[in-house]
Amino acid sequence: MPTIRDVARLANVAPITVSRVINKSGYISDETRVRVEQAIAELEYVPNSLSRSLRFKKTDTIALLVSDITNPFWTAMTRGVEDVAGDAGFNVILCNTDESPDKQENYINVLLQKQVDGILVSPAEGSGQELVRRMKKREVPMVAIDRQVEGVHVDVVRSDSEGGAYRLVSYLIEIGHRDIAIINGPLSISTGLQRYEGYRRALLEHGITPDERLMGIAQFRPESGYKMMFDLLQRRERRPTAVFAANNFIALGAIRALRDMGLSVPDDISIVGFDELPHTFEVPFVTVIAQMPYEIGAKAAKLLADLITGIQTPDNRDIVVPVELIIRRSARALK
Amino acid sequence: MPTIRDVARLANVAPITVSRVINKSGYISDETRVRVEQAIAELEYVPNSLSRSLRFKKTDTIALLVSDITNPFWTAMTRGVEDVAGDAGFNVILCNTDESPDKQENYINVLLQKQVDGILVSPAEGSGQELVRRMKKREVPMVAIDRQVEGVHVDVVRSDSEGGAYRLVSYLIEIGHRDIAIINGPLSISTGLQRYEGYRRALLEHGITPDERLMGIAQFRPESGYKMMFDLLQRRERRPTAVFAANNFIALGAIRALRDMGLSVPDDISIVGFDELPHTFEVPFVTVIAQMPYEIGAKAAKLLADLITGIQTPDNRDIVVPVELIIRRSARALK
DNA sequence: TTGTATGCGTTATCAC
DNA sequence: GTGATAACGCATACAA
Repeated sequence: MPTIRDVARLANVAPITVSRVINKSGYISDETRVRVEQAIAELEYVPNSLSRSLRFKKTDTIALLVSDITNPFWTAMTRGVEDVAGDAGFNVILCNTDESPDKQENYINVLLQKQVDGILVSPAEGSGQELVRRMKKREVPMVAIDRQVEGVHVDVVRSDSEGGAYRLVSYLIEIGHRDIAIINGPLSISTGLQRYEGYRRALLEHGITPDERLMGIAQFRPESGYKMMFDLLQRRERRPTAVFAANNFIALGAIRALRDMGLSVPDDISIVGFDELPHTFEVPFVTVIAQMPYEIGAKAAKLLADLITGIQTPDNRDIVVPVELIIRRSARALK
Repeated sequence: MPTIRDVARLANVAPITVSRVINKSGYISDETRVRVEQAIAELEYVPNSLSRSLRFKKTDTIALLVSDITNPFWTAMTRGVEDVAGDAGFNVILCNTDESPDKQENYINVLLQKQVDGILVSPAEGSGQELVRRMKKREVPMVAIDRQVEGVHVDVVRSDSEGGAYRLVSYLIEIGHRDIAIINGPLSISTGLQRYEGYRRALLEHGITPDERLMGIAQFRPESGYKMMFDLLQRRERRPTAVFAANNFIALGAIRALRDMGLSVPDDISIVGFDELPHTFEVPFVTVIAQMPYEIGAKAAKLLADLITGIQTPDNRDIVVPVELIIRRSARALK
């Protein structure tokens, strides 16, 4: 690995002169510049960004921590982040937390050691507050993504979970359903809580009493969706006529469960979901609240970049990206 | 951001003493250690890995460059890499090249500047040779993943594309097909070329003459699969009875095209694919060669780690991870 | 227009 | 046991 000194030696100049050529700073005679450029080319010299970063106390790198990179919601969001961050001159380090606060903690430590300039994070279950406090104390710019953090001051970019859930469940009620179940992720994750709240509000406003027997809580995973749906339909009493799946993976698992039980959607049961399902070759048929993950990622990255460069100052922003109700065939009107 | 000196000041010792406490190197009196540890805790001191890396000339970081993170094949592989690399003490920087040599080039430059200890890469279309030469010249350990690189000496971990394609096409022939099309990615990517070769060998060994009209070449993307399938069936003459899709995304697009054209699989046409399809809630029904992406990632990461630590030396290894033929319902016997 | 001295945060080497 | 010094690669401030 040649260093700036090797280049300098070869070009018969001082290292600083090479630096000036590279960064186009200060005056350089054409003749010297050419000599230096040749030396750079000959040695295939690449500047060491570690030393640069050490000197400038910035790495031009941000981190993105998400809970599950196999979920298309997050991959789309990641694209949004990458595109915008890249344009703003930042590299992105992508980290998978698997919804585990421990894994998240490990990554955060590594990232702090690596001196990342800022952090975009969808806090793992229950870990948000402590995380925000820690980053604040260290003055590391941070933007929460997709998930709000209760009781602390932090910028967040997200979808309207409460409103989306409310619309979805209201729609079910309008087409005649009254026994509506929710199968959800943890309430310790803001999206889980808010989707529950929207569900509840829709019921109450239409004079329906929420029933605990119609509520499942597990993880935002296909296996969880499968199990919750299965359990719901095993019971005799209070079987739902419609089910609200609180994210795409839960909906996926739930639909598989219905298929395995030989039930047809929407003839035997209606189902709606929050977030677009990954569709492969079936015609999209699930009524959903569609989110805009790419835009969420893009906006969050832009905000973080602005916080880092000082264009904006940290605040308690709550940037809500629109959602859209897409009515398809998975929920049918009850006579 | 407190530094080791802040800690030293607070604990009334020299910076080097703090370093010794952190790294458990050299002798430290219990009393001093406790004082230092308290100071570290109080300041929430986190060592700066940039300066460490600068000194040690290593970053304990590797990069993984893949062509499309939205493809489940790559996400699974990524998991394998992360798990093994993590256990070996390396962080992973994940980069998306979108099959673009330019994007790849940019990433490589950034990564070299960041002084990554090694690179795992699935070279973007046509870029392999130059990439290998460059890394070799700089002595950056590298392992090619999923794709071979023609004409240069480099370690690679991959699936048996030729053999897998051969088995798949032989199977089609055995159940009575003779008009078998291939819809493929670029032949400048080794997997594209080798799957073509396997296809061709199977035909020839069974006395069937390959026919150019039955070969589509585009990208490894759903849109390409859609278009190639559409084009194949538009023609009058030499319509295939079976189609071999050279990767999961091509198969996906192809099946969508068939659906849109109102054709039924396998009644109207048979289709088989290389690599498991992402299945959401349909019952898996496509006959495929299943790969083991997690294992590919894991093996590649292990090898790279060994190259970096010097346990192994760079060679021309060709590590082939097994594939499996999974027969389902998407191909039917011809009378 | 070019060069010298210095420091970013850390640790190996050698003293004390 | 502990500390002073120097060095990793680069670029700013200041000289020449």
